Amino acid sequence: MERDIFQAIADPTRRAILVLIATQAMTPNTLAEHFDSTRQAVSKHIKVLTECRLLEQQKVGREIYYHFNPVKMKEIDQWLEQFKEHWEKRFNQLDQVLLNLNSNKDEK
Amino acid sequence: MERDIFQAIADPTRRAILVLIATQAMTPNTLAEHFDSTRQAVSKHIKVLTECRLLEQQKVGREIYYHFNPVKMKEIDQWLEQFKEHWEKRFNQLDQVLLNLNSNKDEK
DNA sequence: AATTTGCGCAACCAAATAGTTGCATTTATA
DNA sequence: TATAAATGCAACTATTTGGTTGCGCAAATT
Repeated sequence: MERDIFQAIADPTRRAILVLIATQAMTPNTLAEHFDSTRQAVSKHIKVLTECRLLEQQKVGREIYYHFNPVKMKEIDQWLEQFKEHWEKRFNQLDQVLLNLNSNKDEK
Repeated sequence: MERDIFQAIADPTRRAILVLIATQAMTPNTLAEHFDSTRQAVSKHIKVLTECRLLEQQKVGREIYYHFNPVKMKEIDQWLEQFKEHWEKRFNQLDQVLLNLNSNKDEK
């Protein structure tokens, strides 16, 4: 099943998983040790993340290492692109306000 | 209730709402005209987006205009920051591969 | 060969969620 | 003032989701 990447990062546990795996590929068991929930619960999250290709499997013997796929994560960034101009504009406006405050102070 | 912004953008309808309102502030009724679902359904989505401060209200008579709050959206971008280096690294690696392919071609 | 280990899958359950309908409130209009 | 319009809120329902337990399979270990 093809999953929605936005739905995938909606869960805080899954976001934590991504942060962990981004720094180092991990097996489900190792990963589960970092959380309070059971291995199967973590495994389910891994499944969701794999189904939207944020994670990729690498089988090594009976272990499965999950790797982070940054290219997929980039899709979020690409979606954000359209809003970027908005917050940059606002930042510049704030900048202008601060500038005005300063010049007013100088005038006194 | 304070809402999780990641959970807020998980829903495709809410993402569409954000795109629309980002270009122009809108009332719930006007907004609902852009979707198949009922006004109340859209209104619920607006509520979620407002609760996590992605939208802000501006009351004008009996109408309520909802504005986009880019500063809040920036939080997503800040979270993505930590992964940015990963996809940039991969991009550079791909770049290197293409360079090598080229130099190999030249050597022949 | 028997046992242990790592893992995925299916069934089940409780909580959350998206959607609907109905109603109350406030503001504008006839 | 009576009515219509814009909106939020509450109750209810169907679906989704996060979690658990139990099972089966394949690879490693004894």
